[in-house]
Amino acid sequence: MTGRPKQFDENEVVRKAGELFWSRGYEATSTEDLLKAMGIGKGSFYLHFQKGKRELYEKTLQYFASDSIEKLKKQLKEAKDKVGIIKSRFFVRLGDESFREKGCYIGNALVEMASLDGDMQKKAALHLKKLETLFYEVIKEAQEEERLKTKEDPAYIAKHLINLWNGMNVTRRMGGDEAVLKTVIEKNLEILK
Amino acid sequence: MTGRPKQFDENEVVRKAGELFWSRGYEATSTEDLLKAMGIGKGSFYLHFQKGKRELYEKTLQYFASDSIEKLKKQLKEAKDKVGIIKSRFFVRLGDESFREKGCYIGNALVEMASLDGDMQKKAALHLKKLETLFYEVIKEAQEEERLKTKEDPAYIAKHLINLWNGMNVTRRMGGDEAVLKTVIEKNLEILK
DNA sequence: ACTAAAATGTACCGATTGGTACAAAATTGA
DNA sequence: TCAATTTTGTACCAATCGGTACATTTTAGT
Repeated sequence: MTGRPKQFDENEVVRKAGELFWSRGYEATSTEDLLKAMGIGKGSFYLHFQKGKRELYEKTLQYFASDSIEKLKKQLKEAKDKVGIIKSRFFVRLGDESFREKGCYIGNALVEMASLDGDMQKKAALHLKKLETLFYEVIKEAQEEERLKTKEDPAYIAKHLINLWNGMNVTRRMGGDEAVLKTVIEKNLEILK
Repeated sequence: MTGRPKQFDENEVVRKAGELFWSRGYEATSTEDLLKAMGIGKGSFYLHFQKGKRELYEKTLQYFASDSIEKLKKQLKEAKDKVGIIKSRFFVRLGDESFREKGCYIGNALVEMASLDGDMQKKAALHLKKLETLFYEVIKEAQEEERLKTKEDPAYIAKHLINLWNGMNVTRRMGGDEAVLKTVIEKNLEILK
């Protein structure tokens, strides 16, 4: 029951693989490039990820989505102005140049998997849906505590925000002046008043 | 200067190839599948598209984008309520089930080419930019003719619309009830008042 | 009928794809 | 020390990738 010890940390290699998938997409990332990025050989890879590339991709989705959601939840738990936290996420993303070409990992998956793998797409959709639900809960609570004046249906506001998120991550890739896009984000976030 | 006559129409095969690219993306569409869809052989293909798959893809982008823009321009030229025409495009798209998984061809290209081919991405971005410019012109004219009351910068409104378009085409793929998304579109279009 | 020109169908190419087989290496408990 | 167990590195695989070479077919002009 013992045997040779594993020479890598699974979370770590999943993270490294995810970074590569994120910048190249699923189809365009070869298994060999992934192995190089992860720093492990084929033997180890197919032993620990028996369904290969597909399984690895699924785990990167899970990893990135959960990581992102949990960080946000933690921020929200500690914060007084929860709505402000949500708003700031848009600006943080917009302010980080490294996401301009990469967009949203889950959004990218949602688009690419639409044709490649319906099951995987559903999983990506579920991850985004979790974010939407989180938006919903924060908005609803803020309305009940009367820190949000708007009487709009929180389900609608949450969908508006997810749609804004998805749009922003595509529109950025059109390049050009981002000042106007920033204005668009600001005004779209005025729904949270 | 004569020789055997071509047995296919270039626009037609480009259209057919585009349909396949649209539903599968660039990387995931093999040249053989394209040939099958176009109904021509390798000989003909590499004679008329000497740069192969890449050239074909570029032509599909050009074809679909120009086709779409020109149809819109024609509609606008004939219409009294030009702003209404633009609004209706969102609802037509949203109402067509066949676009739910496919999204926007140019938007898809913008996302996929971000990592694969910077030049191609720029071309896709340019096509979307043309649409944005068209929005801009219609809005500006409507403001000058006082058929739009809003005093917002038309450049900002146009960007808002493109962003809404991009968002909608991703968000739809999350599945679930589209009624809320429709509300989102409606309310986002209220900027055109 | 013959020739030049253009289009077509097909055999073939090396490179790369994701994945398997398996021997060698490294560990722990007996 | 040695057997059992697990991980690792490497040789190898068929299938597919996008693309080329080239002989054959079909046309128009002479």
